[in-house]
Amino acid sequence: MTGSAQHTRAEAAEPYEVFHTDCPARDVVDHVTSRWGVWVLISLRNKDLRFFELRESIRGISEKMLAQTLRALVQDGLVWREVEPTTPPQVTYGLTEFGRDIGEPLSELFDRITQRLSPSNAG
Amino acid sequence: MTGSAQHTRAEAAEPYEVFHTDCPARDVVDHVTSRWGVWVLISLRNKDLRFFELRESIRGISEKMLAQTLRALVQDGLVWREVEPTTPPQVTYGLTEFGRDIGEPLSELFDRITQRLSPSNAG
DNA sequence: CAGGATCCTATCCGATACTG
DNA sequence: CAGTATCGGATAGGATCCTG
Repeated sequence: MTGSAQHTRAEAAEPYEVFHTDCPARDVVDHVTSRWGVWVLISLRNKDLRFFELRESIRGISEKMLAQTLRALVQDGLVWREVEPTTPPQVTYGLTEFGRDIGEPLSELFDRITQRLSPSNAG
Repeated sequence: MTGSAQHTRAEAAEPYEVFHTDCPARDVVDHVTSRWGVWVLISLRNKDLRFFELRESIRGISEKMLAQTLRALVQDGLVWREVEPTTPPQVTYGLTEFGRDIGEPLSELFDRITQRLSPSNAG
């Protein structure tokens, strides 16, 4: 195939279309791979956590970004949010089935990177 | 100065330390999950590509960002760069073993997201 | 063709202050 | 505790011009 094909998107012979479209997957991928999305998802893989637990867990994230990241992930259907109208209020977050599905390759990706750098790190 | 003393990072009981450390893996994860890094890596999984082919493939990316992203990935050891001193010059990029290793879970992640959205997308 | 240098805008993100 | 709203600095990223 191929050769000199300048774009002319009509071709679209690629396996994935997300590369040059505004398909909804782009947004999800974007959120999942966002600066904090990765850590939120990996954190929640271990167990459901409350807002402040997440903040402690990821430490370095601000309340603003945590809230913003969570909102995006909830909206994407990767994370669920449960509010208990107690005093003080308790809000717990956890992974949906979709979230766990996504969390696997994400953790795998993460593990492979750390494993690659751990043994021989030193640069 | 960034002396925020709120860090008490000594705890570190979590399974991963990258969450709140400046471990080198953080940088790699950051590059891999960067806005364009994902697409560059996935694009190169199919086959080695030249600069302009990558630009066409990912379309929407600017020369600047492509060059910048590639430089980071090459430096991280995920992508190799081969220059053929012809006229005009040809520069080809491909995945290193590390890159292919990382590409797997990345593609898997990507596939799961698209598969999830494709069948019932619409909403 | 490949990509560096520059300029400029959009966005990210943290700090702060406030609400329920 | 769990957020929201706003401001301002830092950075990402696009457009353009230029070089080998």
